[in-house]
Amino acid sequence: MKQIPLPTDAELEILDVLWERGPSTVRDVLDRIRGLRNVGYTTVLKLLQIMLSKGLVARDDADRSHVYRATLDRVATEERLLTELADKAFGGSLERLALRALSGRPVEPGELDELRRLLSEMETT
Amino acid sequence: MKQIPLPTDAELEILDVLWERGPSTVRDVLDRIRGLRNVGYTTVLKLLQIMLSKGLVARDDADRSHVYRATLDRVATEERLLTELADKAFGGSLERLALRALSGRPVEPGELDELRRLLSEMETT
DNA sequence: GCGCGCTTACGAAGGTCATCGTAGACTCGG
DNA sequence: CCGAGTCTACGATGACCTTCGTAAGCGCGC
Repeated sequence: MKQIPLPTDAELEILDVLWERGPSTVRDVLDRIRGLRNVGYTTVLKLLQIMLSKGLVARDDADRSHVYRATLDRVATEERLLTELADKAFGGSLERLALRALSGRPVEPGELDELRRLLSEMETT
Repeated sequence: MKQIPLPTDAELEILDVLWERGPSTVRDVLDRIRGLRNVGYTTVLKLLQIMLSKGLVARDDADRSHVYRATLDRVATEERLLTELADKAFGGSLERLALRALSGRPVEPGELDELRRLLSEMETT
């Protein structure tokens, strides 16, 4: 019964703000996004309204400036996006996807440690 | 000057057939895809024509049934798709993307070996 | 008390995508 | 020779996405 659709690109950009800032008004979101690219106030407003109708965000309209918050978990959404891409381009294999993401490419030392930690965890399972 | 756009979903499905089968006619591609879902002949034809105009495929029209082949490298395309997703949802970090793809999820033993091999390579660099 | 600025709601435009219908040309078997 | 089947080309459709313009309401400050 969940069936909240995956966010589109513009929706993801907004969700990112909500995940970082927490509950925000249209103005809050706009100010953040304006730091990256130019977009109109009503564009953000409209997107948030659409996202509300899709269930991607919830709204507190007690105040005149409505406050929106993400209803989706960031990590879970990232996983769904990865699963979608794995299905479309990697025969459904998240492992093959991960290997392609890492192969032939410099990796930060910290990330390397994290990978090792993950590997150890997997081995002990 | 390359600037060949990323394939869309339907285009990727077709590219997958071309990568697997090698140069193929519309009929060839259709027969493959029909194994998975129902789609009309002209749909595949139209898509291949669009892909031709985008430079995603090349065409040999010596015979009456034109033969299409992929112009993109599979691995390079996979990398571009991953980079795109990393930009949209992982702050541009392929490492964070890879970690999310692997975390909290069973991994095939073979894949585990491959990961270890990758890790060793990275350490020696 | 009134106007300016901020807000919401909504429609619409313009683009991309996937899909299919139709038309016209070719080919091959009978 | 001709008709059925196959092929290409192309237009059109409907869905979805992003963007913005416009209208209307509200409230604060002068």
